[in-house]
This record gives sequence, C-alpha cells and structure tokens, in this order.
Amino acid sequence: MSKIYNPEHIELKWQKNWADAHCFEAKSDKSKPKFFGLIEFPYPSGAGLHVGHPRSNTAMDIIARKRRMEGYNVLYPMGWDAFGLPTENFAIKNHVHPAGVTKKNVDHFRQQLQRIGFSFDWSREVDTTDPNYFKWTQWIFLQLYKHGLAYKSEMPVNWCPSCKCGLANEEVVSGRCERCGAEVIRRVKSQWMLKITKYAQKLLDGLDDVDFIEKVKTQQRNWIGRSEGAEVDFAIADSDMKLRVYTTRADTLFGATYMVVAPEHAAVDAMKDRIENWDDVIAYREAAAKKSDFERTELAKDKTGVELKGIKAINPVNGKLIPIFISDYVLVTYGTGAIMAVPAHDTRDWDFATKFGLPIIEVVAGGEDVQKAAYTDVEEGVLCNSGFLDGLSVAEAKKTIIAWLTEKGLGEKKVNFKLRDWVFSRQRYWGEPIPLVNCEKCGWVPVPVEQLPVLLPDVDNYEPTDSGESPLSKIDSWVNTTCPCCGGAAKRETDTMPQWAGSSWYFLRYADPHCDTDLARWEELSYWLPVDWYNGGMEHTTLHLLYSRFWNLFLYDIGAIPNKEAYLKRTSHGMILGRNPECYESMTTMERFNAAMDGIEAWGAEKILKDGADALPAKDAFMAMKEDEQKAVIEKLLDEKKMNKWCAEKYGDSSKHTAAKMSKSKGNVINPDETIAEIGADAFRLYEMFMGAFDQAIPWSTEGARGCRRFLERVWRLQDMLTDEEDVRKEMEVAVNSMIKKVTDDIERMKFNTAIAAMMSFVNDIYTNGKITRGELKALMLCLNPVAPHITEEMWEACGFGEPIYAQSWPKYDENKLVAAEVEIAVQIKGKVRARIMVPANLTQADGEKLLENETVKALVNGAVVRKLIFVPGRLLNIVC
RNA sequence: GCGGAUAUGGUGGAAUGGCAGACACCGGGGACUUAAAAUCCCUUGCUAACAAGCGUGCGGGUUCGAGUCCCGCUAUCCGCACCA
Repeated sequence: MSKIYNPEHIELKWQKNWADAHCFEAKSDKSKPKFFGLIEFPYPSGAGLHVGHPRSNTAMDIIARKRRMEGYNVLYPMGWDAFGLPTENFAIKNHVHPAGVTKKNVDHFRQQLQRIGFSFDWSREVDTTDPNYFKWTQWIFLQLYKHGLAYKSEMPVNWCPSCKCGLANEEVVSGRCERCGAEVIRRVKSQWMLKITKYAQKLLDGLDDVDFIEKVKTQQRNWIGRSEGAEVDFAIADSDMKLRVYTTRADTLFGATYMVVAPEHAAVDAMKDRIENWDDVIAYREAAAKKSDFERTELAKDKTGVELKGIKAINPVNGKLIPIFISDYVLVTYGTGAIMAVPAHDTRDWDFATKFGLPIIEVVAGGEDVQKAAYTDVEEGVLCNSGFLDGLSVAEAKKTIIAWLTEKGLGEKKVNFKLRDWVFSRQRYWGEPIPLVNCEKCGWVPVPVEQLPVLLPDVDNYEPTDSGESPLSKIDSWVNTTCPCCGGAAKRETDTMPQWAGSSWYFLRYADPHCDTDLARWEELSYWLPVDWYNGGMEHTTLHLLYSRFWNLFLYDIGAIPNKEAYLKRTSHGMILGRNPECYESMTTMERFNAAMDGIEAWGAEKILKDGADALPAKDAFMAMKEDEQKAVIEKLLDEKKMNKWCAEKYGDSSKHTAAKMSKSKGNVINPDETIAEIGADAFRLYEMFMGAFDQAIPWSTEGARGCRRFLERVWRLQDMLTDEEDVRKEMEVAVNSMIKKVTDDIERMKFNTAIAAMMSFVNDIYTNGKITRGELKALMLCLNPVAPHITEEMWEACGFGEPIYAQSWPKYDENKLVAAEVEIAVQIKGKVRARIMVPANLTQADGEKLLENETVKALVNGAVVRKLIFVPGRLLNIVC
C-alpha cells in the first residue's frame, strides 16, 4: 500500500527540485528549434492573484512543458506590469512610496504563482518599474519622437475628474472611466500623442500574415475601421471658400440636400462675418462642448443643430444651393469634420432632415418610400434622379462619379480610418517620465541616451493637482534642469507615460532581460522572436495587442529589431465567473435562514454550527444572535449547491443567472490560495483546464474542483495496482495509443478538457482491468505531466522510472494500434438505429454488401428488397429498403 | 443601429454530415464500517415501463442520414457605437 497522497508535501518538494535543477531556464542553445510561449504579464494588484490568471498561465504552461519534452528550446517567461493607478492611489491613501507597494505586491504574486508550479524561467523576470527596464521604454519613446511619431497637441481629451487624469479613448467605457467608473468629461489639454494612425494600414495588412483567432482579427479590423470613399469640395455661394466633405456614398451626390459640419469646425469661424445668427451658433457650440461623451451617446437618437443663416453651399453636380448646419452628430475628429447629407439614403441624415423639414430626394431606386425611411441598401439599388448616373448600380455609380470629380478637380478617392492617435500623456506620478526637456530657446529637446533613464524623484505627496498637472510639476529641483542642446535653463516634461507603454514591448525584453547596451541584443532577438504563441484575454484585443504590434512594427522599421510582427499566433481564454451576488443580496435574512435550514436538517446541527451557535432547533438560537453572527452562520450553511438551487427557483434553472464576472465589489472572488490549500496545486490546475471549453466563459464550481482532486487520488492509487511487467499489454495497446494521440492532438488545439477526459477514461479502464503495467503507467504519467506536473514526477520517482519527467521525451503513439481488431457498428434501417453488431475493423466500403449475410442484419431486413446500402467503415451500416 | 459569439440532461460540457449526451459535478442505490468520512461497485435525458416512443432554442429545407450544412426567426452574452 502506497503512502497517502499529500499534495502540499509533494508540490513543495518538486518546486524546489525544479528550481535547484534550473530545468525551466531557457538555454541559449541556438542549434535547437525554439519555442517562445507568452502570456500577458499581470498587474500586481494588492488583491493578489485571482482564479482567472491561472487559466491562461496553466494553458501555456501545459504547452511549454510539452514543447520541452518534444525537444524544443523553450522560453516561457513571467514579469510585472507594475506601473499603474491602483498602486499610486494606494500609496496616496496610506502615505507610502508606490515602489514599496509594488515590491510587496510583486513578492506576493510571485509566491502565489510559484505555488501553482508554473514552469516559468524566473531568471528572466522583468518589471516595468525597474529603471533598467524603463530606460528602454524611454529610449523607444525618444525614437518615436525623433521619427516624428510623437507630438504635442492641444486637444480635447477625455478627462476623469476623479482620477484627475487624461484617458485614452480605449480607457473610456460607455462614457465612464474604465478604472474608477466616474463620468468622463471633455477637457482641452496639451498632450503628448503617438501617431499610431500612420501605422493604420500596416497594422491592418499585418493581420493577413499572422495566425490569430478570427474574432481577434475581426475586432482589430473593426477598431482600425478602414473605409473607402471620396472627398468632395462644395463651394460656398458668393465666396471663393470651399467646404470639403468625406463620404463613402459619392454615388448619392445628387441627393445631397444640405450639409452638416461639426460644431468645432474651423470653417464656421472662417465664415463668422457672414453668419446672420452667430449668437445661436456660439450658444450651440458651447452646449455641445459641455456635453460629456456619455450625454452625447445618451442622446444619440435625438438630432439637434443650428442652421448657418446667410450661407449656402453649392452642390457640385447640379449647382443647387443647399443650406449648411452645425450639429454634434458630425464628429470633428473623423473625415473632414463635415458631411454632405443625403437624407434619402442615410438614417442619421434622414432623422435630421425629418426633424428640420429638409427635402428628401430619392436617388437610388429599389427601396420603399424614402419619405418614410431611409433606403441604405448598396447591393440592389439602381441610381435615379441623378443625371448621368441614372440606371447605374451603386458600385458602378461610385466609380463613375469619383472619376468625374477627379477629372473636374472637385474631389478625389480617399481612405479613412476610425483609429485615432494615441493620447500618451498621464498627469500622474507612478509612470515612466517622458524623457524630454523644454528649453525656451530650443523647444522640446530629447534627453540624451547616456542620461537615460530619467528617474522619478522622491516626492512627499503623490496627490495629483487640481490644475491637472502631474505631481512631478511640484518638484522644482527635478523640473528645473539644463538644456542638453544649448546648456541654458530648461524644464522637464512632467507628464508620465500610460500603463500601456511598458507592456508594449516587454516580450522583446524577455529575449535578453539583463542587457544594458540595447533593449535586447540583436542575436538574442533574432533567435527568440517573434513570439510563437501568445495567449491572453479578449479585453486586450484593441488596446495592448494593437499598441504592442504598433511599437513592434515601428522598431522593425527603424532597424532596432529583426521581426516585423510581434506575435505569430494569438489565442484567447474565456473568463472564469463567480456566483452572481444578486441572488444572495436580494434575499432577506429570513429567506437566507430558511434556505440554510435545509442544510441544518440534512447534516445535523451540531456539526455545522460547531463554532457558531450552541443549540438547535436553531430558529430560536438563530433569532437571538446578533446580525453579523447570523450572517456568519448563514454563510456557513449556504453552500454552493443550495445557493444554485435557490437562485434557480428564483431566476429559472439556467446557471447564467447565477453566474457573474468576479469582482471585489461583488464579493464573489474565488481565492486560489484557499482552493490550493484544500485540493492542491495539481488538482487546481487540472480543474482550471477541465472545467469547460478553454475559450468560453465558465462559472467556477467548488464541487467540480473537488472532483478533479478525486481523479488525482485515483491516479495515485494506481501504484497499488502496478505489476512488474515492463511493456504495455496487448489488450491495453489501443487504450494507451489512443490516449496518447488524443492528448497530443487536443493540447495543440487547446481542447484541454477533452484531453483530460481521455486520461480519465484511461484510468477508468485500468480500474476495470484491475492492474497496470510499468509501461502503461509511464505513458499515463508522461501525458498527465504537463497538466499535473508534481504528482506525476513524484509517482515517476517512486516507481523508479528513471530520470525526472522534465528530462523525458513526449510519448509517441503507433498509428496501427489506435483501433481494436473488432469494432462495434450501428445497423440502421432508413436512418434509424435498429441494432449494433461486431465486425472486423479492417472492412472497407466494398465489404458493405457482405454484411447483409450477418444474422442480425438479415433478421432486420427480413427479406425486403434492399434499395440502397450505405456502409461507413468503423461506424455504421444504413439500409434503405 | 453595427460587428462577433452562444443556445445540447438537474449542472459544466462531449460529438471530421454517421450510434446525441463522452468525461465530470449533483442526485439515487449498494458494499465496506459500531458510526461517519473516505473508497469501491451499480444507476442516472424524458415519457411509457415489454423489446416502444420522444428528444440538441423556434419554423422551413438539403440528405440514405442533420446538434453539425442552407434559408428564415427568437433569446442571451460580449465588443463598438452618430465613423458619413
């Protein structure tokens, strides 16, 4: 009888063994093929790891461990994306230095990750707040600056009044600050911007060369938002001014019955003298500026605007005079900030025209009455009321009109993107200082490379200022410096970089994390990059993933790195959900108590209430308790099962109602430490991978996790069934080979749940059989090792199988031993299964006829005329008669 | 509004157009225990209860055969959102 399975003991032992052996450190043996597996490095928050982190980490750990066994030189690194607001806010509140907070959090995270047994190469750990690291973040910024891709711009930015900080568009979620939830307002500030728009086309094109899951590509394409159209000039009547618009529907030009410009559009000011209702215009403009993005969105349906009285534009195709309006449904940031309005064929224009009583002229026939609704179909329609375009399809008309406009010098073909430039300034302390100084004589001057990094000074107070300046601006000794160019007095830039900066190139640093002459040495970059497989969350698709591709493309263009695209392959995991607290929160104390009473009756009171109340029947005792005592008792009694049952009754039986995204505020976060303490790291890893399809959101189930522990107990006890036989027994060949094949294939497809199911089936087979040979156990240990590395190493050692598994090769399967000699097939009559028969596995399609001789089949056919016979070898026989 | 995804037992989920529900969780029963836990074995889609019938969100279609393919809906989730 083997010892009792004690995960904690085994896991700590092997974690130490691996560290001592340095077996997961990436070697610079460039003769071997390399594999660079990457997962997003975490932000080390004070709350510590949650169960979502290990889902991605475990998946890539499995792949990394398998690759090592397959003979690859594997780089699987970990680091910390450690700049960021929560740390800074914590530091402000508790009057401590953010660096100290960061260190403490990082140490906690590292310890938590190590307890799970990931095969990270800890010798390559990176930390974005380490000056040796952010020296190169600053260096990259200066390259962007030198190549004209960083510029300062007075522009309206999204301003979070609570964080007192400018936000990128990507950080604004339905009008609210992504971090704190406060309503975002618009505020004009001078900001550093990165010209990511210059790379819009390259970022789009690059997607064709990489293996990203389709929905990531689609989301990036939509975010970049390329559209093909034309710019057209509309002359202003009685002047030599022109108003240029962008349109994707140049074909509908004859239907343009008015124009709209954004309230902030410069042309409005240029025409000031001729506008008769200037006061109205100014009033509208101010009202629009005051609106938050949220209000703009809220009122999206309700069109407002003011006509510029006294001014008319001329439609270039028919010379008609048309009015001009300002309205905030036209955005100054897109296209030319002005549009031609074709109410008959654009829903927004139709809404506006209807409200303001403007003419609606049909120019594409084929739809319903355009007076009732806009007709926007571009596939079916045929042009009408459009002079020389009449009778053409929309596509033909577009070509024709653009050619005509180009020839006349009235317009031209134009491509536009939704992608905006990246607001790169933050008025915060805990970020990389932007390494520029402002000299009155020389303007903005980069800090020379040899003076990098520009370090953060020690500050007493990290509180942002109400003026919107960074706390750094208050440190005169730091701000005042000399100009590197002329040696005169100069001031440092006090804005810092956003959190995205450090994470936009960290994968490059992993190739050579201790290099102090470059961001990483060329030969290391050429060997390790690009990243072979990057797994991460969908929430980073349009932010981090796009930004880092942008930096990588840029660094490639300036010859700093050898690879164009950063990541060859991108996959994504689903979220892990917790219990929906609404269920629990909406219960009254009595309801909770009643639900809990079931538990009391079922299990006996004393046991459950051991350290709660003294006596039962509990109702009286319970009612006598203080409220928080009651709460504690209820928490103890209301296990997951009861909660689900209760929620199901209240909300219907779907678990979708009982599950919700985990968050601290909802109080439904599952703590991995507690789970690991209960079931061990191997069972935890196993459950994370087994719980469901890897790419889908899944509610956590404590019961399900315990089931995985149970499986490992079963595996552990296989030692008691072990025989002295070295080889795989004949009768187990199919089971062993098909398991190896299934596990091998499914790991590559990230179908971890079915890979694990295959191993469970195998173990079930062994239990039925009662015995296991050394060869059979070896195969199982090797397959299971990437998922549950500790228990498999321990058993491998205990059984005397030789060198540790981390030094073993991945098992191979024999194609010829995947199916038994005889297989069961279904016999169908007209598609209905009527019987199952055993037949030799090697029958081919041609043997189908012969099966009619089979007694069972004969009886089913019962002398009827067989009209058609379908035989699918190994699967079924279908007889139509 | 646009884009993407999803829909299968009490639950999580399996299933290259070929035996729907693998593998688990929960539940039920049994064995072993003074007892409990643990473990092992059996059972577990629904209805009827004989060997039958019905079942993959809804309505059509293609096919010898559809959870899977096609057409038309519905519901839910996620992302974007006045992008001309």
